[in-house]
Amino acid sequence: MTLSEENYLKAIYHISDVCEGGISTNAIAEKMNTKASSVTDMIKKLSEKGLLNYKRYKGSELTEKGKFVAANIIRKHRLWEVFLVEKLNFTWDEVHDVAEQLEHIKSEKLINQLDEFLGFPKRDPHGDPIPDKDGNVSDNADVLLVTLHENEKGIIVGVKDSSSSFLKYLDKQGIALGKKVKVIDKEPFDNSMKIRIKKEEFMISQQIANNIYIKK
Amino acid sequence: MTLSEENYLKAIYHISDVCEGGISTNAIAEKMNTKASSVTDMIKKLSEKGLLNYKRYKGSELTEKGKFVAANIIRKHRLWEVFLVEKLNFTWDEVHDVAEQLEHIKSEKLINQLDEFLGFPKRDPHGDPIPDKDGNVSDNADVLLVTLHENEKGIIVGVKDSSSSFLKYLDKQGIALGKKVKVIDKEPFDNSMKIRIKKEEFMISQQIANNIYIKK
DNA sequence: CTATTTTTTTAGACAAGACTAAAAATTAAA
DNA sequence: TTTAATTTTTAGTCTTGTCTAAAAAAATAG
Repeated sequence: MTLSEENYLKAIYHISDVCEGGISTNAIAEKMNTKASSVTDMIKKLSEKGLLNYKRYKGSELTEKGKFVAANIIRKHRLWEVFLVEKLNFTWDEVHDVAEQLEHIKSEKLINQLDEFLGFPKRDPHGDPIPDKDGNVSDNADVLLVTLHENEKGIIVGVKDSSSSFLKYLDKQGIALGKKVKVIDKEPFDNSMKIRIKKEEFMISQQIANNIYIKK
Repeated sequence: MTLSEENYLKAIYHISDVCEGGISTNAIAEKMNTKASSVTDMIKKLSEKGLLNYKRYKGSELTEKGKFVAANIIRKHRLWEVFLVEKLNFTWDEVHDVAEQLEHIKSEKLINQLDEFLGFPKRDPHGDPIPDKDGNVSDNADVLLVTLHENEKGIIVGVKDSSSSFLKYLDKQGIALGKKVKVIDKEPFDNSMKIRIKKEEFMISQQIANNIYIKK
């Protein structure tokens, strides 16, 4: 498993989370920041290794084996993120690039010991679930904040966009994982909403609400 | 700095610890487990980057910049080894391969926070000194056990050979870092010696004594 | 149902690192 | 100091992963 192969698997896995059916070559190229022709080559390789199924012009789909490998990389990524935040005082908007490197370290023992050392965490600092050893992801069916109606309440458990700028915005507004949130008012016209967190009320745009996961 | 470049720098740095003057292309090839022709190519590249000086047929020598970079990689390697042993329950003969991967992770903050998290350790689990941020290695001028005379005492602070088989031998004999050792008897003929560790006396060959560092 | 646009694939090139085989420079030996 | 042995370098290939340009297939429009 080369670095590049792992990154492709991860990308395809993540796109599959959002899209149905075969993943288009172009979609992969965009995610990977590369050209479609490069993707074609890699797809051929991964396909030969039995990690994904693809038919010319029909898109790619991970096999069970491919999903397992991808979930394992994501498991490593997220465990390292927990480590960086909990043990090394990183902020949640700083961890991504480093975790992107650490996720490729190869050692079963390392990752399982790390898991134990961290107390078998269930979610990473962005609230995303951490797959277990077997590649299973606990799916608590969280919803986006934007889908809540007036007077509904929930707990913030994750973010969809984990770009540094977004995370910084959240910090500034006092929006953080674990906080209870209640929708006070919702503007049907632009889907902006007034929310309350810890007795403080303020407006957020649909864009923001669309990137925050809530556990009801 | 590619993975390969870093590994070459590290190898040359380590050879320089033992050998004087310019390091021969062949010596590097042997250490790197590769062919002399490959080394020639890489030397050219590192030389152009100002990381080492070399003259055709005269061998290579790291520049100050090259030494700094190499020491930093070794710093990372050894800090990760401490982490693996102290926090993740690895034994000292298991850490090398994983540390070999971790040493290439790029993040200033990561390594400095790790250093702090571990309490600024001075030596790795094999007793080798950990370079500081500036690439300086504290040289406590430790000696090899083989150089001690009858009735001399010291503390075991390191090993020269850190192969798994050697480390396992040491564990079995109860020889470990930090243990006090006294030379009871020395056989001039073959340099084997009888030593005492914790009231227990036993013989070790010159080969063994030649691979254990002692702080007097 | 043809024509155009979009998507995907092929073909051919390139850079990094490695290898083999052979040439050249250096060192050692006679 | 001329020959022999060793070390180092050059020349040419290979693989991985990338790219551009162009061809081919599929989707969409009129």
